[in-house]
Amino acid sequence: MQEILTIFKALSDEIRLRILKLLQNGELCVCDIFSALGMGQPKVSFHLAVLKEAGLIKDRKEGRWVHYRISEDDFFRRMLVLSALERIPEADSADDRKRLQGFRQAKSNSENAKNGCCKAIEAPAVRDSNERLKRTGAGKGL
Amino acid sequence: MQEILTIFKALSDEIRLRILKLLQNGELCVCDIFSALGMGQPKVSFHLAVLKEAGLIKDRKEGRWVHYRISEDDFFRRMLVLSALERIPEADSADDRKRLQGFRQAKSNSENAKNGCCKAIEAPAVRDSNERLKRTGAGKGL
DNA sequence: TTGACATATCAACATAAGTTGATATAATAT
DNA sequence: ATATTATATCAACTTATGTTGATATGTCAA
Repeated sequence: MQEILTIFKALSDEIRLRILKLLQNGELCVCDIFSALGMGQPKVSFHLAVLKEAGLIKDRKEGRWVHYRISEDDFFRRMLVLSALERIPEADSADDRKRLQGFRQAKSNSENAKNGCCKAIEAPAVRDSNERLKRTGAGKGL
Repeated sequence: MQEILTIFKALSDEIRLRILKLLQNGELCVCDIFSALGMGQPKVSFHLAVLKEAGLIKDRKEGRWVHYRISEDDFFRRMLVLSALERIPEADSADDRKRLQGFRQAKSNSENAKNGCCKAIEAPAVRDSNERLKRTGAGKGL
């Protein structure tokens, strides 16, 4: 029963749901995430560790950066995450997305500069994993 | 987002999952539940309150007894609960079921006696809500 | 009524989870 | 090598959650 408990506990936190929401549009590097959330890096790393421990996200190291994405290898977890995120009101994640955009903007403006961490070119691999669902209109409400 | 958080938090506790597991076979009165769990009554009432607050269970008062059952009026919650319970290893709930049986036995033996709370006749309304699924074999694994 | 009982609630306590500033680790750039 | 950068980890602290024994509430039975 420990496994299912770990999963639900990981999903029982606002910050972690906001992180998952951000990751819905594709992988992000840690700096993107804590900038988007407007929080300290250790705090965000803690929550990323919880999500990873529960098997909800995976990481990919690339040089000194670490990119996180929603794990795709377990159907149940994916189902849970998707259905949970769907229930998060727009308003609760709007600011995060706005800050993310701003951060990305700043990164690409100031080429390899002060406030960028990972190169702006890397991150915008914003491959929208829900593309098909959006097109067909399927998946609107469980 | 508060709603989904409340739901996940309610599901993030071993005792509460064990309670839901017990309720899978139909409603139970509080005395059945804390006897089955082998725990104190206030403790169990606390957890029942959390589950109720999250909309996962409902209560039905009948005289001085209160019977709880898994709520059926929200599809998402039901889905969550069912898929979670399915993932709980047999071993984790076996003892609870055994104790429940013992308690029931004792109740019906000692007609309206010392260790019975609600009459034994009331409780065994063990209408198995998963009857059809079991018959057809559907629902084995998500 | 009064007493017994089932359940809920409470306040004090115990435990678990999240936060923070500091530091470790590991990769890159100089 | 040394400095810089990105992330992780840690220890001390704060906050949230769960537990316990005592008590309140409400119902039934005598």
